Amino acid sequence: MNLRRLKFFVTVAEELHFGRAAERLCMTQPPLSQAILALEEELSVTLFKRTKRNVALTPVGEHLLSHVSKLLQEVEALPGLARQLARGEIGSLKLGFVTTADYNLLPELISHYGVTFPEVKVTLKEMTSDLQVEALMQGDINAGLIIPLHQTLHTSLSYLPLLHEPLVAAVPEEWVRAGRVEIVNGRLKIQDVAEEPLVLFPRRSAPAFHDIITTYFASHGIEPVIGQEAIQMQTIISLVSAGMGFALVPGSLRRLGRMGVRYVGLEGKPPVIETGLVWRKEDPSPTVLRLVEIARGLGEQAGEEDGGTGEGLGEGLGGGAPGVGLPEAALVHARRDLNGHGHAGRLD
Amino acid sequence: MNLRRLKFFVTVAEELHFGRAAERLCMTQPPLSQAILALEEELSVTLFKRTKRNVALTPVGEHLLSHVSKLLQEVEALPGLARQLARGEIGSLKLGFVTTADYNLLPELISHYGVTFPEVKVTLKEMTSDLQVEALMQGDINAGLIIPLHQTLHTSLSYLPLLHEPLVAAVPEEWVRAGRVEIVNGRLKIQDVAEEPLVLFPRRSAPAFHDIITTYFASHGIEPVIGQEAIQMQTIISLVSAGMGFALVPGSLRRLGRMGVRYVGLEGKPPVIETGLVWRKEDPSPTVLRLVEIARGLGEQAGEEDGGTGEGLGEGLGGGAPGVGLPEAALVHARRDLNGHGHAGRLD
DNA sequence: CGTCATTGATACGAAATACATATGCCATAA
DNA sequence: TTATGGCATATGTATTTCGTATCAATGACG
Repeated sequence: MNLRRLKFFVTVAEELHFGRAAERLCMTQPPLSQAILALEEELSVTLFKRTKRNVALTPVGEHLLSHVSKLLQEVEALPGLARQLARGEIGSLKLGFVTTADYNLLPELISHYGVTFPEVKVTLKEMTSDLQVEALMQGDINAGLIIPLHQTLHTSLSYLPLLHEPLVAAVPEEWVRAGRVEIVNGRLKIQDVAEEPLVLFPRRSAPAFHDIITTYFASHGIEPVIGQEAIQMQTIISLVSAGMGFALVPGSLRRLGRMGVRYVGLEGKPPVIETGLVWRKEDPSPTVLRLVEIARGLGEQAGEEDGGTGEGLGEGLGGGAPGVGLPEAALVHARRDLNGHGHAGRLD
Repeated sequence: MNLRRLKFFVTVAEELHFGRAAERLCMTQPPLSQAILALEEELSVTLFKRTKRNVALTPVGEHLLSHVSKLLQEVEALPGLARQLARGEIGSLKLGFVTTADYNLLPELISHYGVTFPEVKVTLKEMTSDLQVEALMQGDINAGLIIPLHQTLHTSLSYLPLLHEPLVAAVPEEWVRAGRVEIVNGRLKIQDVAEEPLVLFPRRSAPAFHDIITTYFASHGIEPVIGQEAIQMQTIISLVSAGMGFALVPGSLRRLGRMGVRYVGLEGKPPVIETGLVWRKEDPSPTVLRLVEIARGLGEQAGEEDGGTGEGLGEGLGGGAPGVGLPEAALVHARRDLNGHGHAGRLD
């Protein structure tokens, strides 16, 4: 079975004339006749009814023609398909992300990527940073949004920092009314709530995030009172709303718009979480390269506006999702000096 | 673009080892490597990531693999498809039929054909006999059920007579009650209704059927009084039911089960309509040949039982469609001496 | 009714392609 | 370091495919 022969078949069927068909195929008539005969022999059917003066398709030939021409079209579309795949215009993208990214980076990034490459099937999967690294090495995901604190990235991975966001305190509105917490100039001193119960992820659910907070408390000489644990951001905010304790969360959590929760900036140097994109340095999917480009573009765009207003993602990025701005968040400038692959290795 | 190369690609992708893949393809490793390289060159993409010790698909290669393997499967299924097409097991069948056949031959024939060849798409089209012959020559239909009276079939056509059915009179029930027509021994003398209005097809709608009836009247020296014309059997029976006149129709019309209509056999030698199958002798579609076989089978089956009971299609053919029997109808014996093509030429 | 032009099939030599043997280079394992 | 496994490269050979020349048959035209 030969593609060329099938092409011959279709051409002869279109022309119904061996001579003209041969001309269209840039060849002479004899080998064309032979090829058609060979094809008929191979399929054990007569495709054409030759009357020494006229050529017509047999009923069987007519049915086969429709199949074959469809097949041929798909085969001929294959180089174009390969080109699109190589450019990352079509294909698939499996992206992991930490739960906090769901409230700042992820919506903008996916929105921009989706309108730029609508033919790419994007699969999102929430995972902790270390699980994402593992999944990346195993090929389960193509890229990931992680919080890289204290992590040593494997040398086979590239990393691009995207967002620095200071944490704010989420305290029950009721505490504020009752004077249980003191807010000075719209800020909270962490020492004032040292004795209050802290709502937090269990460490296994978000080790990087967990460590940032415990380190922060430790640097103020505070041993936090763990009041309740929850594995989802929404749940943490719900617990705060119910007065079960306070929490330290990214400012972007304001987007949740939960009633009964007051978000207050922290006095002094608040803890900052960095979120960035990781992918395999070797053998990256073209769709990933396009994603990196877009992520880098977001960083530049936000970075340029960042200078004047001090604002970042929330207002700076085309207003993709409605919601509260992120006055404390700042997108990291894309690093143009990394030769398109970001840097890899020990972070922080 | 070469099918062999695509096959190579799929095999290497399955084995992820050029040596084993070459073995499976009954060849040595070097030409396989070359072919894969050539394919990659042709598509301008790297399909495999060779690490001198290991072979892995690139993300692009993975996506292309799914497309290519699907394509390859379809191509490899092509010989089987051709075989089925040649056997008439799949494909299409466009069948013309005269309106009268709708009440006797057509249901049985299509029912049997449909269960035997469920994969064949059957298209039915009601046409007069002469239009069917024309459509047959032009290739618009593959076969036709016609009433071949006084027609000279083109020598390129084959014909197989299938059903001889005497006409019966359809008279308004009211006429019978009122004594307007006289029925003796359940039969009607045509002379007794010579003055009554006759409901009939216009000649252009059913020339063969029309001519049989006018010839019948002429042979009895009667000039029929044309009362009303209608182009559908149902309409004719409706007009009879409304008392607008009487009609001569195939006995199978009893299936309509119309109230107010009495079907009465004709005294003496009633007119008989012959219905048969025509198809192109040259270049017949395999589906048509299967249809001819089934039609011949119906003829034989009915013919065998016909000897004792004098009955034909209605009871003789497995009771496909419920309805009144056709005591006067008789399926024609299939002619085994016609070398599988029936006869062609001038018909009576 | 005979001649000519057209068109698809056949024959054979030539070009192109594909294949196998031999070998090289590099990575991994002992 | 040595040995082995494994993909790439080089080159001669075989198979396939193509083009030129020719034939046979059919329909058109005078």
